[in-house]
Amino acid sequence: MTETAPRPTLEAVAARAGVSRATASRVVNGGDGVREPLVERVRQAVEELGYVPNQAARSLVTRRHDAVAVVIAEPETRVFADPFFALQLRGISKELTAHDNQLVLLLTEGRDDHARVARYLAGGHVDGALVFSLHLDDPLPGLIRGAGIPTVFGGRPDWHGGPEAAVYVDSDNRGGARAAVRHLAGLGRTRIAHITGPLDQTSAADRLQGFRDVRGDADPHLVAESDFTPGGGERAMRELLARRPDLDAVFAANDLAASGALRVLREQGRRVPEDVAVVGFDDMLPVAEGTDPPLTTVRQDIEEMGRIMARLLLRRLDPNATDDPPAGLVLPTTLVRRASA
Amino acid sequence: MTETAPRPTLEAVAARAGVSRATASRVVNGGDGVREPLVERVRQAVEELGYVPNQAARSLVTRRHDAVAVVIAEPETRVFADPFFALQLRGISKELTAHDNQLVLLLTEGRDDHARVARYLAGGHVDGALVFSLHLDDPLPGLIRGAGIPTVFGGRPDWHGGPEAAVYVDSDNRGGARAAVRHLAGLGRTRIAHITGPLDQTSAADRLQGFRDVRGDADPHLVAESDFTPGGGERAMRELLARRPDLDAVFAANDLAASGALRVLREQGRRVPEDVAVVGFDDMLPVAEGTDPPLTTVRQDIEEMGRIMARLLLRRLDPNATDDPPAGLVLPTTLVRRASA
DNA sequence: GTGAAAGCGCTAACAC
DNA sequence: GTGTTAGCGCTTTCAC
Repeated sequence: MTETAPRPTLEAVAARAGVSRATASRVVNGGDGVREPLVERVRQAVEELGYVPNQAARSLVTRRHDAVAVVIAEPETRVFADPFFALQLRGISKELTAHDNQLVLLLTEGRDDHARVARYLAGGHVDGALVFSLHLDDPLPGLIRGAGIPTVFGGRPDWHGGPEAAVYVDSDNRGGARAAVRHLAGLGRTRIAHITGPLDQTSAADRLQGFRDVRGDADPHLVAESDFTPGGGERAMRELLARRPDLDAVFAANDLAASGALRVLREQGRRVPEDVAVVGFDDMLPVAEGTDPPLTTVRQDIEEMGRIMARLLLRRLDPNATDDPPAGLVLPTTLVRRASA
Repeated sequence: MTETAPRPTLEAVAARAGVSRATASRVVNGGDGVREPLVERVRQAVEELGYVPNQAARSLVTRRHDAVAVVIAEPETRVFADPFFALQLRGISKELTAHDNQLVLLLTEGRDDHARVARYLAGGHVDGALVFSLHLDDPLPGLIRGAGIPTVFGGRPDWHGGPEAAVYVDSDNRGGARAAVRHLAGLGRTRIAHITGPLDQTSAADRLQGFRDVRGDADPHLVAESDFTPGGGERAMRELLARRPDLDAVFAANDLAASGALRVLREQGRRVPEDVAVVGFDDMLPVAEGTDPPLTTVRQDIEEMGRIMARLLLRRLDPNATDDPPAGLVLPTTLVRRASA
């Protein structure tokens, strides 16, 4: 193993600068209330010694960690099928880094991990948590609330327990879906079908709700349940075509499913958008741009969502924050027009 | 803010169990050399109090953190274009979790972040690092070695500095490429083209090398440089078709580029695989399965690669590891046959 | 086998 | 302003 060169302590810095440990500490932590010449001397000592504060020692007394956990539940599902997750993390990371916080990643793989995560969060290793819980009946959110640690959820969690205030950030799935369907209707389409996502996820449920907001009177045969995958999109499309050969538009709950639908439409000789107009959701590049024809879709800014989650958490963590942060935040979506509708 | 309920300390546990702090500590850390009845009493006290060790206090004395940093350089590039990254992380996470280590994620966004990461790693916050450095001239690997912290690289790093032993895990890019090209040749194809990835990444460079191993004598016009994206694959394909309209096979450096190539071939009325056979690389689902026709491709087990990286690092970190861990590990790839070749 | 005691490196009162 | 001092909660010799 690497020879552990004994790292310099604050003591050493203080000695070299000819000041007390307390003064050295003050300088290291911003230097307020220390006279300029001393500040300079300490800075120099830090420089020369290559001093880096021992975070463990610091945390021990401050009880802060400047670290935030990011909990991603059940990554075997959609999270890994698309860059969603990566973009989200990137936004989070940027924001945390800007505020000198570390990102501790906790991936869970089913129930066994729940206890582990709960213990970790309750264990006071991090100051707060960012949690992605995608499923309606996920016990994780409840466990985490039990851990009593400031938390912001990604995506609207489903509270069986009633309307307790959960802080979360979500895309306007419902509104986006409405915009998609209205766009299709505006094109003069009258037999608009919907390929849903897995309905145990709030995002998919909300998109279906948005579809119903506009087409509440639609023939139930125009809705096919699916799973956010290309294969699932294919199956759903075949099903819809069998049930309603006269359909003239499809709103798929995400781009991946839309790409599957597109393939089936082409295979069955339907022209897109002439015979059947198609709209997706996510604007997940490169899928949306890569389909044939390129996909009209509902765009959500995933990276921004991550950034906002982090910002929200950091604000709740800040002891001298003045204003009450919002409890829930729903980010707008926008319709991106390409060739498919 | 959450009301910080004062967490029980070891002291409290010891008191409740009627033992000394030292004994309580022994039990909490495995309980070797403590008599059974005492062990039991301490365990019970821990249970009743809901005691969780304070990691900061522990690190302060042990100088271990049970935490590993994962550094991903420049995620704006390909890393975010595909689930590569997510799968890798999943493998790493599983392995670290199994050994009670935390995963601290460090995403870097260009040179500015390098110093930050180097400082962090040198700062003794983590026991080791897993580093993904994709670019040939990336200064990060050098900086990290300077930090003097045990490190395992993901993907073969490029050492300007000569053959110092860098520990890394990589896929057999070169061998995989050879297999792909040989497969094409075995199909009787004689005018095999190659769409490269960005050649400043070792993976892309190695795949090109593999292509050349088999077709060293190929017309240079049969190689088009590209960038691992569908759009790039399209451009490269057009270029190749313009230069060598008689080509009868294409080996694309990844599945995304292959999907772009496929689109252009279809658009230009070439049948796949009859007129032009196509092979990709990665076996990145759902891309590879989702193309039309589904892609024959070279599979690499990304998640396993992550897991092995973590395992290797953990072994280097283990003070009572007996055997010398290997310095470099190249994981095999396998050809997956689908319809495109 | 168990306990007493000495710190790990740092911050935050509190004096001066 | 600056220094002195008392811990933060834990592990680990070292006696017993």
